[in-house]
Amino acid sequence: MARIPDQKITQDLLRDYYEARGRDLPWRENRDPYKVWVSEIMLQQTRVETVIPYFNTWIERFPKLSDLADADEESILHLWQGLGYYSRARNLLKAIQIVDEHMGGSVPRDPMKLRTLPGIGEYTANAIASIAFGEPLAAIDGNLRRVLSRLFDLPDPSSADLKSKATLLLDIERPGDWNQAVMDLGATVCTPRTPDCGECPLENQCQSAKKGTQVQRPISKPKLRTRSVIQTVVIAVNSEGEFLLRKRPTEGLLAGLWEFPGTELTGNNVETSPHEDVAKNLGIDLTGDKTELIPLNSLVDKLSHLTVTYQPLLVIGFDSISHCVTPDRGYCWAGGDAVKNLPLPVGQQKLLKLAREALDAKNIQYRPSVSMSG
DNA sequence: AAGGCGTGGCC
DNA sequence: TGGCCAAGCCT
Repeated sequence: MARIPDQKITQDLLRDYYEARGRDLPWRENRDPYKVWVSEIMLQQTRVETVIPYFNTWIERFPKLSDLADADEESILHLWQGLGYYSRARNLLKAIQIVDEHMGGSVPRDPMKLRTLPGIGEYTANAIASIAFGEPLAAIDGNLRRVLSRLFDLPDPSSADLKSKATLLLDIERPGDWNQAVMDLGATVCTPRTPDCGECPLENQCQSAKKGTQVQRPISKPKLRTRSVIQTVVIAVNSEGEFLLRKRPTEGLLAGLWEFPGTELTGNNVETSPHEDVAKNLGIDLTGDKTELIPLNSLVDKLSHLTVTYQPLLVIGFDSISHCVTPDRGYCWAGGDAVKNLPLPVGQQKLLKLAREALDAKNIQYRPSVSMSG
């Protein structure tokens, strides 16, 4: 018999569930506020299984807050490489430095103070405060929204609805465990598409389960149309076997990461030769006698809001580079190990792989090598 | 205040 | 396969 969710009953059931079936995750080994913080940032819009190896590597490299405070942006972006939403990494570094320099090096337990830090919004502030410090706050994320929406059969709960229901049910004696129990439940049982209600400790209290409306709760927002662009790319390899890369702007898409130079194919340059234009700006003459041009297969990269089709041209054998390609303009030549140490978006890593395969096929050495000849 | 911001897994 | 989805934040 389904009944309206009861505070005491749901607390007991969730506590039992978390003790019996709660996941054993690296950031749950203790309540180190710094580690809780790092984990919460990494987990934003990102699955647990994806985060685990990144978290472990991160903590190994920066065991304490003070270690991270000394880091530089390029290093942390490299550690973040492949995790996505890179502003999280840059904001985390900024925020850690603020705590280190202006807050005595200790993570604040006051959620309002936490929220002043870049990258920490209402959810993350409450998560850190409740998990690390036991502050009686509900961390309202996608999981809690979905669970509450189903428990109370609310199609589209407002922020105020969620706050009142969450506050009603929150276990104020163990708020951190309660929040994490809901997250585990939402991630493994009360899932969006195919909830496993037979395994749910709250099934008897769930109004949606009673009515059979689970999969319609909560209603999903209409999705945004993704834009498509074509990106012309020049992959230049010099006589040292190094690749020419440039650093992306410090704001916006993939900020601060490195990429092969290129330009968006638009209505204006489609009639001309975009590859040639890009190369010219790099000081590379594509028409030189020794210059070899190898068109690579185009590659489609799907981002959250953007689909990019790369049209890469591999350029080798040129013999002059103009003055404009210098480090102070955000460009660099990077061979084997150097490329490994630059933060590259996944799409650029795929381009790099394509280029190396093409060079291998032509038996061209792309790593700096020790010359054995006199 | 709606849209920008990554990536990989799932069916 | 292509669209949907995942512990949000920022502007």
